[in-house]
This record gives sequence, structure tokens and C-alpha cells, in this order.
Amino acid sequence: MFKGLPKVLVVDDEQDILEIIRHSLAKEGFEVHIAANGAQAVEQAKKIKPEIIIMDVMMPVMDGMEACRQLKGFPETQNIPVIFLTARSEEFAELAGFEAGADDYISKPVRNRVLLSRLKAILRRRNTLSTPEPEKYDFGNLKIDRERYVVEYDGKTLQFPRKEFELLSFLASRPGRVFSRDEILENVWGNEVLVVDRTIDVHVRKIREKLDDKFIYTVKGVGYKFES
Amino acid sequence: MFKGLPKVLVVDDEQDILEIIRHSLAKEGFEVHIAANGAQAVEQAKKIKPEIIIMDVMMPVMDGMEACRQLKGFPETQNIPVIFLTARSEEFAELAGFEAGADDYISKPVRNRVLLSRLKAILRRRNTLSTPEPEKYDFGNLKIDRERYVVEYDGKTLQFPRKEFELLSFLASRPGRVFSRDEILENVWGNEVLVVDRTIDVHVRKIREKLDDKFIYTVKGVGYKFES
DNA sequence: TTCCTTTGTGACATAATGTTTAAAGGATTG
DNA sequence: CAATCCTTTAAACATTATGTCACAAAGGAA
Repeated sequence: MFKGLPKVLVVDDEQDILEIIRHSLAKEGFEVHIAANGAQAVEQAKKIKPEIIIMDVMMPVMDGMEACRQLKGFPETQNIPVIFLTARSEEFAELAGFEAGADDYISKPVRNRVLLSRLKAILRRRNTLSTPEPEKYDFGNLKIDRERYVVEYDGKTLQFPRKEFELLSFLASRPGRVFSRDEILENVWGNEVLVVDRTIDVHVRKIREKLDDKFIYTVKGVGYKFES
Repeated sequence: MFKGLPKVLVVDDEQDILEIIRHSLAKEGFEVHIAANGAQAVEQAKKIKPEIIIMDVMMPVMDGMEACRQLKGFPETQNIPVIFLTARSEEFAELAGFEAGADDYISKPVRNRVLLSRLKAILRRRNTLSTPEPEKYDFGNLKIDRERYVVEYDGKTLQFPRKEFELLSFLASRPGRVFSRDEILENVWGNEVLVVDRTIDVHVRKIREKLDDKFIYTVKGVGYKFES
């Protein structure tokens, strides 16, 4: 877990882009630092130890590739994930950015949503390594094992498809509590929801089928809840 | 929590787009207001105090940028989130927009799902900040659990239909206090609903049936009250 | 008491909501 | 790259909740 706001270092020689990214990340609760070229980036990175670096590939003085290589060479910066910004997506493969140690890349023009979600994904990945969440729910004849991604019901071990598993385990994370379809969409499908809420009903049906209509109950006009 | 439907102000000079958005938002349960240019938007916003504003950037008379700047200047409107619609995800528009105080932007053509999910995300963010409601009322042999949406009476757990549950829990939120039918309609049904007030009587009767005529009492000529 | 207003009741229509099935399109896997 | 399994949508179907009515009952005021 971070102390205070997570720090991000944004590196680009174009002032406009720098500003856009800075602004939107700041609003999302990051502490944003900036650099205009690779050399500055390396220098900054050593000093402020950001949790993550977002860097343009094409820059004067020292390009992103070279900066990334250098960062991976210093012990104090080598574990900081780097996201590359490239003009087009094809470019990246040719330039072999992964060999330079990049963790991800995003092609321009940058959409804030995309950037943010990648960013959060990477940070989350790091966090979960050191933040073990409750990995197993036990309701007697029903056990939900988040680590192994399986459901045990009446002694039998069932392999649920991903969405069904996540839906069930979300509802089960707070037994009794009624969740509206909107809440479910936001938590199981994610922020950028592009799914009709009827979809939930279908998944619920499938889960019920497997669990003999137990555990998931409808509260008409409100939503669904889990109860054992 | 809102009384009635959340209000949205949609601003666009193109009649078609206005209509499309209005229609789909109305269907999702928003009270939709419209304006055709920035000047109207500012005027409307002050008057109706919408929970959120969706505004085209390019408009005659006063463009979205300028309107947004003005809105952020007035104390009564400065906290209303603004979502911009841009013709393309032009970086310039995006940058300038954020500086003008926009909270988000969406590039045309607008997909209803995207619009809706952003909208809800923003509203939810605001709501959860200011909604620390009590989730459980306890009156001895009667407990009302708003989180689970159930009523426990004499040890038995009862599933109330939504309106009945909300009516009971509204009355129970201030035991002893008499509420007129108008007050009840406003709080349980919402401002804009047109329902005959005798409807309340019918619901009261159903609740009494389930609770053995206890808890809800008539104050003739005035209204109803809850007492344990 | 008698009249008049307000509230309670049961039945009913229909609006709202949830369930189920089928099928198309995507993603994944061998 | 074919086969399979997921995910999502749409549409038909089923169910329940909600609102309205007509009339009965209760309560007050003259």
C-alpha cells in the first residue's frame, strides 16, 4: 500500500500532451511529476521514486527506449513499471520496446480512460502482491475459493466461467446485503460499463441452475442478494 | 440522496442530438432539461440546479468552453459536474476543456451506454460522499433492515414489496412524527409522480395486515405516523 | 341521531419487473 | 483455424407489484 498519493512520472517533449495527462491524472488522485526528455526522466526517477512512469518513445536528447534501458539498469529504479506512448501501435513492435524493459504501451492519441485504466491495472497488480485479500468464502455446503477460482458445492468442485464466478463471489462478499443492478455492474463489470443490465439476470439464472436455485435471491425492484 | 429524479441539463445546438440524448436519459430515470446554447445553459443551470450538465463544445452564441468557465464562476453552479461532448477526441479541445473546468468529456458520436455509465459514475461518486444513512432501525420486536431490504417482526423475516418497505421505513425514520399524505408522496414516491393519495391508504393497509395492525396509526384529517 | 367527511377494504386492471430460452458473435484453446 | 465455450442481446413469457375504483365503515359535528 502507498503512503499518500501514488506518484507518477510523465515524460514527453510536447508540452500540450504533458499538460493533458498531468491534469487528468492529478484529478484522479495521483501526484504527478513531469520531465521533457529521457535524460530528465532518469534523473527525476532516481530522485522521486515514482510508482510508475509514463513515457513517450520519441523524444530529443534521449529517447524513451534508451531512458527505459537505463532505468532498468539502476537497482533503485529497475522495478518501476514503464508505460510507453507511441505514435502508432505498429511502431512499438518494430522498436522492440519490450526488450528495453517496458511494461505496457499505449498508442496515441491518448484517451484518458484508457490511460487511467492501464495505470490502475498495473498499480493494482503490484499492490495485490503485497496485499493478500480474503481468498476464500465458506458457507457450509458452499465454498468459494477466489484463489483457485472454483466453487465447491455439496462436495462437488465446480468450474464457473469467469463472469459467473465474479458475480457470485461479489454478492457473497457481503451476504444479505442487497445490490442494485447498477452496483453490480460497477463492481463486477467495471467502470466503463457497456452492458445492458439484463445481462446480469442471465448470469444469475446460470448460477442458480448450478446451485439448485439456492443462495441468490431476488429483491424485486431493488436488486439481488446472496444468502446462505 | 435526491428527492425525486436526478436532474440533467443537456446542452447542444443540434436538435437531433438533443432529442436522442433527452430520450435515452429520460428512459433511464433522469429529469431532463435542455438548452440550445451556452447562454441558455448558464441561465438554466442557475434556475434548475441540475445534478449534472452535459454540454457540446461547439455552439453558437456561447460555446461550451465559455459557458463552463462562467458556470464555474458562480457559487451556486460551480460544483455541478460538466461533461463535454467533442466532435472528435481532439487533444486541444480536451486540454482546453479541462482548463475551463470540465469534469469529463465524451467524443461524438455519443454512444448511449458510454454516456450513461459516465453519468452514473459521476453521480455515484458525489452521492457516496454525502450519504451516510442509517441502514437499520430497531424497535424491539420490529426491525427494519434497509441494507438487506427485509423486515423482521416477532422473529419472522418478512420480504416487503418495495413501496411498502419504503413507506414503512420512511414513517419509521421519525417515530411519532405525523406525516401528511403530501409529505409521504413527496418522500416515498417523489415529486413528479402523479398518484392519487388514496394509494397510500391501500399500502398502509397492506403493511398493517403484515404487522397485525400495530406500528402505523392514523391521525384523522392529518396523516399517518409510526409508533412502536 | 343524522349527515357529512375521512379512512378502510377487497377486487381488479395493468404496469413494472424478473425469468427463461434461443441464438449470434467473440474469445479462447487445442 | 476449427471447435468449443463465454458473453451478451433480444424476445417471449411469467410473475408480482402498484394504483384505482367502488363501496363499506368509522368518526365528528350539528
